[in-house]
Parts: sequence; structure tokens; C-alpha cells
Amino acid sequence: MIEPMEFYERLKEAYGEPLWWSEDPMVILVESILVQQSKWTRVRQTVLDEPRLIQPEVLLAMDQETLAELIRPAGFHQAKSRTIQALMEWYKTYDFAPRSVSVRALPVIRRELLAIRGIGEETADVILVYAFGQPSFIIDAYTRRLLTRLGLDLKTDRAIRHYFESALPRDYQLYGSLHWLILEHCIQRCRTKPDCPGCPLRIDCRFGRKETLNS
DNA sequence: AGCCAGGGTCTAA
DNA sequence: TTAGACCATGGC
Repeated sequence: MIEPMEFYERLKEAYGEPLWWSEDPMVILVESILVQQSKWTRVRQTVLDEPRLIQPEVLLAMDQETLAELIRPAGFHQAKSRTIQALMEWYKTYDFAPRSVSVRALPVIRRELLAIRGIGEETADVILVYAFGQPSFIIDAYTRRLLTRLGLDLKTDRAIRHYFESALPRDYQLYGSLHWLILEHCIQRCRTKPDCPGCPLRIDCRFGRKETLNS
């Protein structure tokens, strides 16, 4: 059974120093909503082409229908436009200065984010790690899939969270880097090469195939 | 044509 | 607590 740190090292060795989502908190806030059940290519077809639009005041000033049209290519545009504006209202209460909060505030921020309709566990953790610099491990579909393929019997997200958080230093940069490496591995490599020759994790990720029990 | 994508909410059992 | 329908779009 592979340990979380080894998991990280193997990916890092294969893909090099991991990138970071963005240094701009506003980009994280907006993109984390847009990318839900969507793809990067579609996210890039939206409001992100206009950096002047990615500002809290601008997003709050436009009506929801207008914002919805701007983000249409990302899918679920009605729900997402509503969520983005609710998120901006919440962000205002932090004076648009995410890095100023203390580590002890993590559970508070997480609860507040989860209270916003359209923001679930994954999105909340993405925002915590990449925008607020808080160590809350991000669990996405790719992470679940890799762990399953690694033969780890972690049935719930709670178990997966414990697997990582109990073995890794509580370091938001490490959490963010690992999450990014997993994306790198799954999107850049596994999805384009389903057979995954020379896989650094030495597993069969089975992209493009139905997940089957007992396989 | 149909399947699927880095999710989230709601409902029914 | 968990499974399944639903939400929308576009690329392959």
C-alpha cells in the first residue's frame, strides 16, 4: 500500500515541479465554480478572456442574466452565475483580502463556503487551498479514481481525507501541489493515453472505460 | 448520436 | 446515509 508522501514523490518525479492554479484569488473563486462538471477549454471560452471583468464589484454590479450569458459555455450557467454572485457577496465580508485570515479560521471559512448554494466540499477546499492558503485537502473525481486503481479501499471521502491529512504535513502548498500533480497526471497523460504506458504510479487508470466492480 | 466532463442539490427509501 | 435524477454546454 502506497503512502501519501510516496504518492506525491512519484508524481513529482514524473512531471516535475508542480504548477499552481493561480496567484490571483479572484481567478480561483471564479474558475472553481466554472470548472464544476466542465472542462478547461470551456472555462476559457467565458468571462476569463476579459480580465477586467474578473473583479468583485464588476461581477456584483451586473445582473444575473448578463453574467449567465457570459459564462454560458461552461454549462449550468444559471446556477453558476447565481453561485458566483453569492460568493462575491461573501468575499466582500473578508474585504477581498483572503490571505489576511489566520489558520485557526479554517473550519469557520469552510462552513461559510458550504452554506453558499452551489458550493460543495470540493469547491470549498479548492478555495481554501488556492485562494486562502489553508490546508484542507481537495478530493475530486480523479483522486478517488486513482486511489481505487491503486487498490486502496477508501470508500468515503472522509476516509480519503484522513488518508492524506494524517500522513502529510499540514501545508497548503503541498496540498495544492499534489492536487495539481493529480490533474497533470490524469488530464495531460491518462486521458490522452488510456493505456498509460510507463505510468509513474504503475496503475491502469481506465479512462474512457466504464468503472466495473471487481476489476 | 451518444457519451462525458475536476460538481452540487434535492428527493426518496 | 446513500442512490439516482436533474442541472447545460460543446467536443469528440
